[in-house]
Amino acid sequence: MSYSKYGMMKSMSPASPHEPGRAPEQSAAHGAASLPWAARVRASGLRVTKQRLAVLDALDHAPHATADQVLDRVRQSLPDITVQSVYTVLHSLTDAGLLRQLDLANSPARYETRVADNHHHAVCTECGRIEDVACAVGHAPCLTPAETHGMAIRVADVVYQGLCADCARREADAAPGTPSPRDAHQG
Amino acid sequence: MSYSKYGMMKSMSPASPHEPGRAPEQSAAHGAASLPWAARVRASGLRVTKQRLAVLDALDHAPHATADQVLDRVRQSLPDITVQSVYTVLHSLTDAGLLRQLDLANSPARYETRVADNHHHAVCTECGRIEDVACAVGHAPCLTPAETHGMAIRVADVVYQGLCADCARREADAAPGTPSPRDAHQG
DNA sequence: GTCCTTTTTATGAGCTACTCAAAATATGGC
DNA sequence: GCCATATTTTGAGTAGCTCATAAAAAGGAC
Repeated sequence: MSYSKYGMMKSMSPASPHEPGRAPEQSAAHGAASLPWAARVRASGLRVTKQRLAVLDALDHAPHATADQVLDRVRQSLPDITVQSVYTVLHSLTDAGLLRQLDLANSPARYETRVADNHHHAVCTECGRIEDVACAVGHAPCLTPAETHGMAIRVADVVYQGLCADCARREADAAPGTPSPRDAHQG
Repeated sequence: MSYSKYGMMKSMSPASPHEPGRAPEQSAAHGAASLPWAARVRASGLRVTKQRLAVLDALDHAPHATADQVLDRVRQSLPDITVQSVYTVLHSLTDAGLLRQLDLANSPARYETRVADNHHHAVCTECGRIEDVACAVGHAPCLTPAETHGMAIRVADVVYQGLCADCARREADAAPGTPSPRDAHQG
């Protein structure tokens, strides 16, 4: 099957729920700096480096960014960081459960700092815009598949596809008379 | 955003439900050969070529195959077909709605001929094994996200991740005392 | 069947996203 | 500050896919 050594690492981290973004303070473990991220990195058993903090900060400000986009942003504070370092940092932080990797069709991998809640994503098929969406309506069993072929399901990753409000409006303007596609919904 | 010209084309084809595999006979449009696929290709407005039929046949026999795996199988009957031709064929058939493209994490694109039902997939995080699973229990609204940010959702692509029966057994043998991971389930 | 137009495939080159190995450097416990 | 180890950098390489153009087939008209 030739899966890479990094395996499939999407959203497997069972962290406890809390607010995203600014990290939840590890009860001031050893009076760390005013940066919450430093404490969380440390608490994950990783060393705190400026590269890691910069990547985390970049993704805090631009969720769903690709490695390339992260690189651009990080270079504003660390002009000499290399592409490879960004990849390494993204991997180590993802393995540590501080980042979540997002794999969408026809797009390089994306990353986000919101790892605690198992939220899903809605992608506009027209413009590629990505929005976070909360878990599906109802309760967890909602996503229990009917027949699992003996597999013990751990996580359900859901990607909704549709038209964002902007694109829907644009499309409606382009083809008047055609009703807005807010109808069919195969689940 | 730099999405490729082929866009995100997963499971957008709203065909009517019927049995997968051997195609559903276009009511013998013009007494076509005994190959159902030829008729379906034709009905989609595409020309019937041996390359296309070979790719469809290959995917009938090996669902979820990658372009590479399709190439291997197709070469058994068409030894001179090129990689690029396989890519072209896969794209044209996907655009026509005769194939569905599957994008899983850390894996090249995969394809399947089962396009009519909007089924989902379960992937074993250990061995990469892929199984088809029917739509989630219950009814369509089951997958309606709570808050869509104004997006008109068309399709929900779900990838379940877990351990297949074989890997679960192997893991249980390796670490006795540790209970099987058939528990947590974040939806 | 033959001719002709259009679609499809083959050829060949090129690119993006990512990986790997080894050397240089920084972190953090002492 | 020192040292062991983790991390980043350097440099090279690969898989998977795309693009442009030329050659070849499909299929409708005759």
